[in-house]
Amino acid sequence: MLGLRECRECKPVKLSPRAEEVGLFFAQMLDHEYTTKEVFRSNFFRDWRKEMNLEERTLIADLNKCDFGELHAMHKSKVEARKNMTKEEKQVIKDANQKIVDEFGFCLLDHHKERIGNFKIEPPGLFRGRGEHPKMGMLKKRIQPEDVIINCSKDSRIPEPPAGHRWKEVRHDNTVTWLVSWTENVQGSVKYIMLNANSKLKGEKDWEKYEVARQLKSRVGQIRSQYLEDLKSKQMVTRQRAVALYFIDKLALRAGNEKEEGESADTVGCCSLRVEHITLHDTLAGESCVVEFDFLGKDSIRYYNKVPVSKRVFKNLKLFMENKQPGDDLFDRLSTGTLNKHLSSLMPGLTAKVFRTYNASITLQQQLKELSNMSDSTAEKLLSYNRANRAVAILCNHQRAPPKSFDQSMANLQSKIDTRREQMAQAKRELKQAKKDAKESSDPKLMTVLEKKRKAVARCKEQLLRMEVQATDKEENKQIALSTSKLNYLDPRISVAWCKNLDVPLDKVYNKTQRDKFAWAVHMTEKDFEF
DNA sequence: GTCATGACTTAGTAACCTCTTG
DNA sequence: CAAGAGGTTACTAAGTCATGAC
Repeated sequence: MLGLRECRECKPVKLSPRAEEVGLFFAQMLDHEYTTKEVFRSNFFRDWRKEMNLEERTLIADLNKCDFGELHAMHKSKVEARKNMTKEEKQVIKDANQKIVDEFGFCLLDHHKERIGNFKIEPPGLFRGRGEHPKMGMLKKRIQPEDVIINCSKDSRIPEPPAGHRWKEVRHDNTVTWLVSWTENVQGSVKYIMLNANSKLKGEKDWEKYEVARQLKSRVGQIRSQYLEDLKSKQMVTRQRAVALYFIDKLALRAGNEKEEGESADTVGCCSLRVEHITLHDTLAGESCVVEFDFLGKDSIRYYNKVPVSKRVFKNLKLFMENKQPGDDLFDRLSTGTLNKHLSSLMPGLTAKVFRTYNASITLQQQLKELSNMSDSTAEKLLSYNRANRAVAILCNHQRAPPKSFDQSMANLQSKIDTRREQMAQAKRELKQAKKDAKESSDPKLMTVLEKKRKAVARCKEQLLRMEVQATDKEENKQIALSTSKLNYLDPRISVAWCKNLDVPLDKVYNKTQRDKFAWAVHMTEKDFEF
């Protein structure tokens, strides 16, 4: 029941099913800060009113007068009830879900049974883009069978639409990999159901991606000297292209396609950088020719970096910025299209994003070589691995929100370390005493006691080291997401070979899902693999 | 060339699950 | 055995890039 505030009282309103469903979406999100944002509220309210009947529309004219208290409470109690279910009740639900996965979660491709990545149609709800998205709060509508295109082979068992419905289309296109598609109403983009990352199809593509990046390894020297040469070109286009490439290569920036204004959050990549996104410093903190970057990239993640660049790049940037407004394009003669066309002429398959893959993987390989020692303990080796991984994540600007309980769990770990320190001091004292006792008497029992104490000290020491290493790792990782680079940029063969060479079990580096995804690499990689 | 569209990869977050610990 | 931490999975938004129409 929705409450509606009037002059004095708040009167309850029973909503029609359609209006209630959408109102409930809003009520469920009330704990989120974004439901207070004006853009979110007005988008939501506009779409909500579309779902109301005439009577409701007349009655409910102002979102600020709506009291979602009861609907919100209802939702909260549902969540609470779910949390408080018994083990058995939870198991029943889990079994039911598993049955759904078994029935709908797989398909047959070239006679292989393959897991589907996302086999469920996206449910309706309120759209929440990332960053300052102009469409936040809009209603994402329920998808009907009539919206859905099925793509399967001619001779396969075509899935039945739900009773009383029909599919939008059934097609047999083997040039694409998707099984189902539909058009989503908020952005008008096509959504797909595709295979899981552990499938043969995705694995082969992944392998190809890294092979292209490895080809770049042998050509990158030549390509670099060419774009450094191009910095001097008489052609403005060529110079802009050269500077953009310099950024893409050195800083691992994304290509930066044009975006339609007002359709999504204002974010940029290399080619779409604007004058306002960089500041030039002739000197800064003792270094000359420093470029200060400050812009929002993919997912509205901030990229902030101060980078010393070559004199020539610096001079070009000054030139590109001449007579321009802050909102003007830095590279006004350049587009991702022309940039990629140029790159593919230098090497087949070469595009801007290959540089990210290449630089990420080569950095991991170099860092691993530099940081890890055969004589280290496994914990120390893993710290080195994480540090190498982290160097890549920083290069690619992969960030995360610091975990909510970060400070608390850091403090907990620290106090555990302190306790262990005391234990070790105690153990050492006992060892000393045992040594003394053993010296003064020939009782063989004392020798076994001594041995025991010795082992206790060693155990303490090892545990302490492990915890200290863990603390360092955790602190350094506070705002950095390692998983994105691990999953998308680092040639898995580097990690597999490293594990083999340093005698580290692979499951310390890759969990089950990751081992499945990288099965191709696990099989083919020898100790001597070089990226 | 440019523009729209489609197909696919890359991305961060929230929900969920599991293991540890008091 | 409950609670909490930490790891894992699900989810879906937001990029990249090729293609084809104009």
